[in-house]
Amino acid sequence: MSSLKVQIYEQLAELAKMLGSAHRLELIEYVSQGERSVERLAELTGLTVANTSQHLQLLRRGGYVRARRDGKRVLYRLGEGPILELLAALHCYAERNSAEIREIVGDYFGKLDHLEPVTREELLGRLDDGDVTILDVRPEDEFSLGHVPGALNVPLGELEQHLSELPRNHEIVAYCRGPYCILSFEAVAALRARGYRVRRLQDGFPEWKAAGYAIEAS
Amino acid sequence: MSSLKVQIYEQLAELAKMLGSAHRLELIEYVSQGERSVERLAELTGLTVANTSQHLQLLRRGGYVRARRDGKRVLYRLGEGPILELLAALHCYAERNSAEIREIVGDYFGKLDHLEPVTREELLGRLDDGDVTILDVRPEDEFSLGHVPGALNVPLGELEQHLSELPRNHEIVAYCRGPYCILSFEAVAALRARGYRVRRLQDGFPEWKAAGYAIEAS
DNA sequence: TAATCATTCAATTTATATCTTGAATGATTG
DNA sequence: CAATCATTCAAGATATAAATTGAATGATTA
Repeated sequence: MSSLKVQIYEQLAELAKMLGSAHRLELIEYVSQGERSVERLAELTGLTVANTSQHLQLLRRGGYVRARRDGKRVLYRLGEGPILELLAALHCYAERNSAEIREIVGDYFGKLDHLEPVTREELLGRLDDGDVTILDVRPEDEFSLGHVPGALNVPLGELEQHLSELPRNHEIVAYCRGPYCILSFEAVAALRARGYRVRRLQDGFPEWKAAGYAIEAS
Repeated sequence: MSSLKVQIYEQLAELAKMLGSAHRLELIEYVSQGERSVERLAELTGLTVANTSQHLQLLRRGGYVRARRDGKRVLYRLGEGPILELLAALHCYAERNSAEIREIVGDYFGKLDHLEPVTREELLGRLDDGDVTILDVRPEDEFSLGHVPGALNVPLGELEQHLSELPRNHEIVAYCRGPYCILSFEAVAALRARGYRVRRLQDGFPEWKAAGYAIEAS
C-alpha cells in the first residue's frame, strides 16, 4: 500500500500520542486559561520544572501550545487551530464510551446537574435584561487573566463566605474552565443546596473566548 | 486539586494513547469499512497475526472496535459512539497545524484536487436527475460489504481497463474510504488527466454510512 | 474424537517514554 | 560585569509499550 498513507497515519499518531498523557492534558487545560510561566505550570500540575518544560516542548512540537519570552520567563499559551474542538471530541467520545469515566462523572456530580446548561447565546441575550448574575468560580489569578464581561469572581473554596453577594431573586449562571472542569458543577451543587437558582454555562471560559465573544481582564 | 479531575484526565489520556500508533489508526480505518477477521487485518496492515490481535484487543478495551465470533474466526467491526468524529477532529487539527502533514498532502495530491469535493447532500440531490455516475474506487471486497447505492465499483488499479464504462458526457463523483484515504484523490487525478469530468465525494464511505444515508450491499 | 484452523495468551526481547538529576543557557538586576 | 533567576539541555535510571516467539484455547471438520 502507498507509503503516503502510512506517513499521514504516523503524523496523526504522533499528534495523538502527545495527548496520551494526563499531565499533558492538564497542561493544555491550564494554558488554555491564559498565558502561564513554566514555573507556574509546574506548581499547578505538581511536576518538577524540568519535567514540565519537557512536556511543554513536546506539546509545542505538536502545535498544541506556543511560547514567548517575557523578561526572564517563558510564557506558554494555547496554540492555534481546533485544539479545543479536538479535546472536546475526545471528551465526548470518552463520555459516551468509557464505562469507567461515566461512572466517575456520574457518581460525583452526575445527578447534580441533569439540568441543561445555559448556552452562550442564551446568556448573551439575557445579559441586557440584567436579570442574570454570572459567576466565575475559577481561582482569582485565572479570573484576572480574562473572564466573561461583568462576571463576579468567587473561587469555589470561598463560596460560603460570599453567599451574601449572590442574588436570591434571579438566576445565577456559573462557569469555570471548560466542559471537563468540575468547579462549576460543584458550585451549582453547593448553591442549589442552599436554595439559589443556578445553572451552569455551556462549556467554560476558554470556549467562550474561542467562540469570539467579548472578554474582560482585570 | 481534586483527584477526580486527575482520574478523568487519565481516562482521556488512555483513550488518546490508543490512537497514538499508526498501525492502530490503520486498523481502525479498515474495520470502519466493515467487519474483518484478524487474519485479514494482519494481511492489510502487514503486521503479524499475534501482534494484530494484541492491537485489536487494546482498541477493544477503548471501545474503538467490537468483536464477534463467526465460526472459527473473530470478526472485528467499528465500535459505537463518535469515533469517526474524533478521528476527523484529529485529522482536521493535523491538517491545519502540522506543517509536515500539509507538505506531504500538498506534494502528492494537493494540487490535484483543489476543487471542492461534492457534499453528500449535493450528491443525493443530483442522484434523481440521473446526470451523475458514482464511482467507488475501493477494492472489491470492501465494496461488497457495503457501498453508496448505485455506485459503480472500479478498484483504483483496474481503472485503465474500465475506462470505457465511464461516461464522458456527465460528471463522475469518486469516493473511497474517508477523508484521509488517498484512493479517490488518485482516481480523480488519473481520470482528469484523461479528460473526464470528475470530482471527489466529501469524505468517504464510512462517513456516508455514519451520516445515516442509505447503503447497498452485494 | 482426532486433526485442523483462527485467535489469543504468556514470556521474552527490543524499543520508546518518562522522570530525575545536575549542569548549561539566556535574560535581567545589582 | 558578576550574581541571580527562569528555563532548557543532556545523561542516566526507571517504567511502559511494541514486536516476536511458541504454546494454549475454542470452534470446526474429517
